[in-house]
Amino acid sequence: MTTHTLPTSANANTISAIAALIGDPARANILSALMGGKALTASELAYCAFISPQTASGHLAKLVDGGLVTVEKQGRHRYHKLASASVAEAFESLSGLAATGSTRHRTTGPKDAAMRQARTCYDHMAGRLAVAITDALSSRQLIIIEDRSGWITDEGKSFLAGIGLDLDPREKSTRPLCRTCLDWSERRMHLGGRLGASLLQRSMDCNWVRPGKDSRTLSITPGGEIEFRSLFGIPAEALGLEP
Amino acid sequence: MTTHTLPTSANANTISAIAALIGDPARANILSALMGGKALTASELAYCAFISPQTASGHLAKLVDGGLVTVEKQGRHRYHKLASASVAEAFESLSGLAATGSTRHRTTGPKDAAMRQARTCYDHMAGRLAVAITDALSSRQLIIIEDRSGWITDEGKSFLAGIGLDLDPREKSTRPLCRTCLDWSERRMHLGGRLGASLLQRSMDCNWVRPGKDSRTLSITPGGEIEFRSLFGIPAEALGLEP
DNA sequence: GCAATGCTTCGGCGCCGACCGAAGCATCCG
DNA sequence: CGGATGCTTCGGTCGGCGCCGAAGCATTGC
Repeated sequence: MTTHTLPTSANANTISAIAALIGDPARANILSALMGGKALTASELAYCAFISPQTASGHLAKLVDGGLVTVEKQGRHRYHKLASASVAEAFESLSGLAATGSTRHRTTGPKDAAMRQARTCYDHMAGRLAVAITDALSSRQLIIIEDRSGWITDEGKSFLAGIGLDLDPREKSTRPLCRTCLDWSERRMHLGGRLGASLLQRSMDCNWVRPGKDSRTLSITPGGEIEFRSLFGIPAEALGLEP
Repeated sequence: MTTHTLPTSANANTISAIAALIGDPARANILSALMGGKALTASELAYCAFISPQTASGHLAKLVDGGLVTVEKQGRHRYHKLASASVAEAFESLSGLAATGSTRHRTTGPKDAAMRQARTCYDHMAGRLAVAITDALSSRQLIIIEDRSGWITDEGKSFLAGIGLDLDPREKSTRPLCRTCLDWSERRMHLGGRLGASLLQRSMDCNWVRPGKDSRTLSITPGGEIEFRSLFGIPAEALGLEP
């Protein structure tokens, strides 16, 4: 790679290199698909991004080279996933800018509506549902939200254990238990961290939500509607139901 | 602008548009200069980014159009600044990726060293000094850092008032008082929010730090060394002094 | 008024990079 | 061992964008 080095700050250069990676529509689509948290193959990503496999291959090579994506070989498949949670965070913060920054592109489309309702954010939930869950837990004092972080009260711990969440503290604790993440569509906080991750896990295990077609949206199942209402007290409109 | 619209998610498209704005080295340099928090003219930014004024003008038009930068006309000068704190946040999170992501570009240069020592992060301090201040306040229980946010204890309030910080709660309180921000160079938390902003303000007013030439670095004055050591108990090595 | 300064617009050059067709490896299957 | 599948590499085309010189507006100052 012969990036002709301008006499510029080393950092601004690498920042622009990273941003340029995200700055291509095809690669942004790939990353958006990977924001679903799952590891996907090159062909699946090509399909998501509406490009040919060989073009996707080139893009993926660049993303891997740039450290945004990691790849794992398994037989004749190569599974790609986001390199780290901080990549997901940076992508989300750009989403936030995209939502507020330009008033010219108004959000449209049914796909977008589904995304706003519920989606995955790397390994936890985001969208109206996630914000409603956060609000519900917070208003019942099961968790305390303090600006950007939060913690789980004793009542919260037993409540969460009661609905089957595994928050075993012996898990590698480099990651904070309860963290919040700014939701770009709702402009509100939703739960991240280990709590958010295991909440999504449990919701998938219990079939309360199901992954949508574009690998980032989530659809709420009929069973999920019942459980979210009874367990958390989520109002109907936050579940996308007409009143 | 004839961005030929692919049949892609509206969001991924706008995200890539924003990222592409940051993805040009010249524009990244401009944004980096604006991360200093000051409003700068087009010529100054052209100088910072090592480009001609007319090229800078084109870049600035794009940044303004994309909502990352706002411009204010004053006589024959046009002052540009970052559009919001969330733009600064997104830029910082990309900096974080750049610092960890690619192991190929190693950081070098005296300018980079100065940046790591102390710099502005939109409206507050970052770098080794900022992290040391945060640590010092935290270890003396003047502030409590909880994951990503924090609060000021009663002792902290009187201490901060004692060194002349104005944290009047009547100020428009849309902004959190005490927030932390991940430092890309130190990989540690430093103080942001209103506390961070007024700490920087006070440090500038008292001439403890002075803005460097490239508008984002800060240099610690001799008087600053004394005050940081005596007031906060910052160790010498965190001030960039040889032991 | 005229020159000087700050900035933008226009025109044209040059280059990088995204794209796909075709071919080349690697792996799995029967 | 062929043949099929998943993925990558190569080659060539082409559109877009960054860049600067020169000219065009605005504002200030003499």
